Amino acid sequence: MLDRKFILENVDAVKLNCKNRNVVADVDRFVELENDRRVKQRELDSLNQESNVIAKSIGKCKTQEERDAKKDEGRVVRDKIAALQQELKTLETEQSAIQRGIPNMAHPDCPIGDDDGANTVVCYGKTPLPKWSEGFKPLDHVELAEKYDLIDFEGGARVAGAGFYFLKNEAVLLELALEQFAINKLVKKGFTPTITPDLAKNSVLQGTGYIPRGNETQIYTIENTELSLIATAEITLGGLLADETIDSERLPLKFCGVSHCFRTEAGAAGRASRGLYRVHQFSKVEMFVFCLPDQSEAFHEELLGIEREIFDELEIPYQVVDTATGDLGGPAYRKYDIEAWMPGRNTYGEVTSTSNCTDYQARRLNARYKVKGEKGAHYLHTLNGTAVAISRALLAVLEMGQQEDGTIVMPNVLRPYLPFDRIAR
RNA sequence: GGAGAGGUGGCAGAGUGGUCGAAUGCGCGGGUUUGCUAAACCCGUGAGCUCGUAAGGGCUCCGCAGGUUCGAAUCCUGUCCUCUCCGCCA
Repeated sequence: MLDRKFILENVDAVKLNCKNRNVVADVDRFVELENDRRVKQRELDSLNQESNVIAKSIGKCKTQEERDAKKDEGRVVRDKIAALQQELKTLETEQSAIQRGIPNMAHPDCPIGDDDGANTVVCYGKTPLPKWSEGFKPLDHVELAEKYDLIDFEGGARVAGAGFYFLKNEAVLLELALEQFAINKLVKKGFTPTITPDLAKNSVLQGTGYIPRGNETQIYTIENTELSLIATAEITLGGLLADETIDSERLPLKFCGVSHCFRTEAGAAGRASRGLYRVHQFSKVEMFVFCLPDQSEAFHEELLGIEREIFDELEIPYQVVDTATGDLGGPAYRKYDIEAWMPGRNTYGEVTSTSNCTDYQARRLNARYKVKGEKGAHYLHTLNGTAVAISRALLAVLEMGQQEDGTIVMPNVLRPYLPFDRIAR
């Protein structure tokens, strides 16, 4: 969320940003409530002071009568305090609901537009689009998977419903290889590898900007608990420093996390969802960075650079997209997606996403840093990025690797992790 | 799952319901002394909000949320977490 004071001092900019991002938020009402809150808070402070003075004076009273008189006085003040507190609470509830709905400010260079149609392509990957001979019709990954018995969608549906699947045979080894490839690379780049919980407390979900309940929620919640299945390890990794204040000398902290990701995909039926493209569960290696404010833009470029390196090395053609304001999502200040070429869909499809959330996420998580010798603590900046989302990467690797003889060649970089270099029968 | 114990400042660790935002030690910052370093000594050292040009003042925070009271770190209830023992188990 944004800082209350910042909103108050930048009303017009915040409103314009909401408009650009296609978000409806009653900023005026927020300002009204904030002004009211400040007045009431000051009143409350002075009432508390009054009550403290009375309470302290009782200890020094000489006579019982004096004492009783003071007690009555104190009781009156306490009643006033209780009433005022109630008012404040009501006010703050409404206010923070509005505040949470106000999205992060956007980077000045973000393309402005209502939806993904306004996204701009920034650059392309090293690998050229596939050139198959005239007349060769590439199979999509569902057909390839069937041909080589790599994915059992029917079995997944029988066991867990539509949107679930069993990986089988080479696909299993391919998932593990992709994970190892990504993790090894990230460790070399200074990321601390983790395997995170696949569940998190709802408070952590909210801190990272995910909403566990509601109509449009993407989140599976666990009945009778305060836990949800995570949609990404961004949630667990972000939660790692919730309510912590860390020494600036320890920064930056770069983590990568392997986790399963669960998404209900409510309302996504009918959209491009064949096969592995849109599923309820997949594995992912996620990058997450906590850093100082003046470092976050550079780290954002670094995360994008790593993602590009991974997909270049996987020999998958892609384009990089700078996400338009209307398509950013709440916490992001700027977001780049890599869209890989997917021959089966004959178009690009999103395979990674990296966001600079500046202090927006950290404020809600209460994740701060302190500079030695300086007074006060400040909010960290947080960034996240997909290293490899296995389902979609697998899809791209299978479709892009297919040869005209029907076999599927594995990218060179995965060979150290695979006991085969092509899928053939 | 059952039975106990405990959660206090960066850490360790005190704390009769009022004089406690909190002793003490360590750590950290500054200073004195000293060829240098160390030691010793002295001073300072949590966060957020708020009033003030400033000096300085006020409020809140002792896991979290409530309650009792004129007054709660201290009493009560709930909750979360940690530790020990038992059971169960990959």
